[in-house]
Amino acid sequence: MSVIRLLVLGAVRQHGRAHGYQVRNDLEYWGAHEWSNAQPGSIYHALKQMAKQGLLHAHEVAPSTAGGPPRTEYEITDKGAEEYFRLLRESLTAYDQKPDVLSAGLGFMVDLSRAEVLALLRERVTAIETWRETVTTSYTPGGDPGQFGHIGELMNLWVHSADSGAEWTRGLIDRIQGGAYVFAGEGEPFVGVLGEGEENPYATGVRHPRDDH
Amino acid sequence: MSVIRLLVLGAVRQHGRAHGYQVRNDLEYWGAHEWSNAQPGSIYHALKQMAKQGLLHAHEVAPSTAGGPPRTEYEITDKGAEEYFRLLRESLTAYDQKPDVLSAGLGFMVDLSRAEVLALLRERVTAIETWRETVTTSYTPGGDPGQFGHIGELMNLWVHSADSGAEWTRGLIDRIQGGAYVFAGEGEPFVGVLGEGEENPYATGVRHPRDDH
DNA sequence: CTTCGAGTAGTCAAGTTTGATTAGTGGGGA
DNA sequence: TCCCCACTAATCAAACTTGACTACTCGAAG
Repeated sequence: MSVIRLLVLGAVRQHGRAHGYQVRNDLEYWGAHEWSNAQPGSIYHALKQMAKQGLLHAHEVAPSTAGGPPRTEYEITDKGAEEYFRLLRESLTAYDQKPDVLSAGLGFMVDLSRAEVLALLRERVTAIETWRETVTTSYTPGGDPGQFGHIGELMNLWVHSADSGAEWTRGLIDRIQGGAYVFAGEGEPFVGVLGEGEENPYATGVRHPRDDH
Repeated sequence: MSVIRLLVLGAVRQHGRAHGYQVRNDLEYWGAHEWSNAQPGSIYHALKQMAKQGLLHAHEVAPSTAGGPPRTEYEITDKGAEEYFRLLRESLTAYDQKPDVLSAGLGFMVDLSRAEVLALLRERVTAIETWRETVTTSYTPGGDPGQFGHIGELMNLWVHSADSGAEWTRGLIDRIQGGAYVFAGEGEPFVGVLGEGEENPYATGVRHPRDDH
C-alpha cells in the first residue's frame, strides 16, 4: 500500500476539485513531506497515474490564473472514492510497522463514522496482538531464547514496538469513545485543507530529523 | 539512507566473498524481506550499483555449481568497508522513524566495539529527546494544544513513538553495559550467515502482516 | 522602466523498487 | 527413458521516487 495514493485521493476529495499544486500545498500543510514520501514528483505522478486508472477525472484547464504553466484540475470518481475508503480502512486496521500509513489514516479518520473508526482500531489492536504472538512463538521454537545472540534484540525491538503501538491505539480508542473529535455525520467537520489563496502557516514548520541527511 | 546497501554490504563482508544468491539467502535468513525492502531485484541492483561505484569488487565466475546462470562473486573493497561502517554508525545513531534502518543496524552492531556502540546509542537517545522537544514546542506555538482537532493525534502518535523508542534504546544500553553479547575484539563472534550448502531454517518462517497485502 | 525575488505550477532524467519471468540442473516417479 | 517439479541464480519491464529544473506572473526596489 502506497501512502501517497491515500494522501492524494484524500486531498482531492476534500477539495471537491483540485489541481496538483493545491494538493501539494495541502500535503505540506499537513507536514506530510516530513513523515512520508510526498515529494512534488510523486504527487504529480500519482495524480496522472490515478487519472489513467479511472480513480480521478482530469479536467484540462486554461492557463493558470496566477502564473506558471496551465494547470490540470482533478475530481475524484466513484471508483476513486471507493479506493480511498478501502485504503483508509486498511491504513487504520493493518499493522505493518510503517508509521507513515497510520499517520495518513489518522488525518482522514474523520471521513468515517465514529463507530466504524472504533471498530477498525479495535481490529488493529487485535492484529498487533496476533502478530506479537506469532513472532514470539516462531522465534523461540525450541524454547531457548538465548540461542540467537544479539539477533534476539531484533525480536525484542519488534515486540516492544508492537506493544507500544497497541498501547497507543488503546489510548486513542478511549479518547474517541469519550467523545473527542467530530466524525462523519456528526455536524460541521474540522477543515483540514487550505482554501484558495489562504496562506500556509506551516510552510517552513517543524524540522524533522530526516531533513539532516 | 537506503537500508538495502547496509544489508548487502554487511552480508558480503561477513562472507568475505559472496554471490548474489548467497546474499539473498542471508537476508531471508535474517528475515529482512519481512521488515525491509529486500526483494531479489533490489539486492542484485544494489550489488551492481555498488560494484560500479567501487564499493564492491566483482569477480566474473564460471557457470554455477548448482544450476542456474553463471554467478558473479563480490568482495568488499576498502572503500566499501568504509561506507559500511559509516552506514552502520548512522543507523544506530539517527532517529528517522524508519524501523528497518535500526533493525539492520542492530543486526550488525557487533562489528563495532562495545564502547562505540554504547556511545552511538546514547547519541541516539539524545537525538530522540531533541526531536521530541522540537515537535512539541513547534506544534503548540500559541499555547493551545486543542486547536488542531483530530490532527493533534498525529503529533500525539509521533511523540508516543519517540518516547517508546527512547525507552527501548535505554534498555538496550543497559543490557550491553551489563555485558551482553560479544562485540568486535572480544573473541569468537556470533555467526550470522549461512554457510555454503547450509539449509535455511527460516525460509518460510514468521508470517508478517505485510504479507497479507 | 527594468531587474530581482517570491510565488505558482508542473516536467523531467536518473535512479530505485517490484515481483514476475527466464533459464539451467538434478532427482523422482511412471 | 522421459517428463515434471523443485531448486538455484539472475534478469527485466513497469512502476515509483527523487529533487533539480523550467517557465511564467506579479510586485517592489533601484
